Amino acid sequence: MIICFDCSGKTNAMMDELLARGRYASVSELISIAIANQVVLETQVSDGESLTIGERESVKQKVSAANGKPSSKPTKKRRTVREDPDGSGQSHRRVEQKSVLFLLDGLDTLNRLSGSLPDDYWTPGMEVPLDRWVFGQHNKLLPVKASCRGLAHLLKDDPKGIFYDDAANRISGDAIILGDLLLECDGKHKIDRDKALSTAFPNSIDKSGKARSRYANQFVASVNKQGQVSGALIDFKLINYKPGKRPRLILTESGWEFALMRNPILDEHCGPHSIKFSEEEVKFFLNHIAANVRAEDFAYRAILQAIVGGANTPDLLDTMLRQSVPDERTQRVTLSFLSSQRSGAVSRMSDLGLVERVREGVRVTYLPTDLGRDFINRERPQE
DNA sequence: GCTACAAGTGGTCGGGGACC
DNA sequence: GGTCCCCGACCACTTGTAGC
Repeated sequence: MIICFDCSGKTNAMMDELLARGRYASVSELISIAIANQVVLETQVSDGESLTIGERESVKQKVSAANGKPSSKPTKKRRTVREDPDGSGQSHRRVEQKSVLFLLDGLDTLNRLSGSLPDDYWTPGMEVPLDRWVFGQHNKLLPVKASCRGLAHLLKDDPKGIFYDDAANRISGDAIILGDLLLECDGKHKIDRDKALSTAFPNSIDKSGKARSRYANQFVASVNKQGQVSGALIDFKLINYKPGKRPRLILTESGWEFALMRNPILDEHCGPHSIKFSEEEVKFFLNHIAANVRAEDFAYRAILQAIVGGANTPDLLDTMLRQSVPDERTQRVTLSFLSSQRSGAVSRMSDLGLVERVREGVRVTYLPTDLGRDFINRERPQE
């Protein structure tokens, strides 16, 4: 639909300024968003609610939210508008309509400080027991990418490190907004659950805050009483931390590199054939794993070799992996824990295109891809 | 519509530490 | 020493899908 309207020179200059920032694809998109925002404002006022631009939660509320507990004075839930401004059916809206924290735009690529890689207990060639693999619940890599991006943005304000609870709260809060967008995309394009983009992201449907808490703890960071930081980002050595009562998180050089790579979902459009990672991202991540994350490198190799050897179903793979658990550790590895570890590792490998899940009826078969075969054939890194 | 299966994720419980 | 609370480990429920 084409709409003509009178526009003052001042308004025209403001629109030009906004378009020059690169966050809107066209005047049409900019106006559509402005109208949607006006609807939100007017609805807020008609509901008798106050609206404060730039309102921030108190530190106490942030910590409570990050822990998944209701704060004593809950804040009003942020309202979002689900629209398809151009009516094309294609999701042309980009992530910035929901959150700028996950965008490449606006990141300072030059003035950045990097943390050193976290220490690795395992040396090249060592067998890593299944219970010491990356935790199975860290089962998706798009949230890992999003959190790296989020941290990169937060580090603009404090390059020496972000308090872990501030980072967990800010990133998990915006992850809800991103989760809504991805959920909508999955639904609109009927993306099946094996390839769903929204898996592991919290969304605004969940009122309990538990999904957000899980995201904060697993895909940003959590800290135990000893002050040790855990979570997928540190497991993958994409972040390190400065110890203290409130450890500060900082991206490692690998974390920065990963955060600054363009991503098909976060930086482009979400469509029916969207892929989670670019070739460049996959290549970088696999090289990083092979060189720096020995537990994950070992897990990928163990699973791929088992699949190539014929253990290509969940049951067969579980049986084979169980045989590899040393006797003294079998009590630690229950069947459900084993399947959780296997399922998580396979999901991560699927995200990277190392394996494919093929469904025949209700049965699943795992197939190694060419990339997967290349991975097991590549030389193990040596120190 | 019922059943089976796989994967994802929220819930639960035990252990350990903090506090009184 | 007792109680409470938090955290980590892992259990089991929920969801989605397909066959019959």
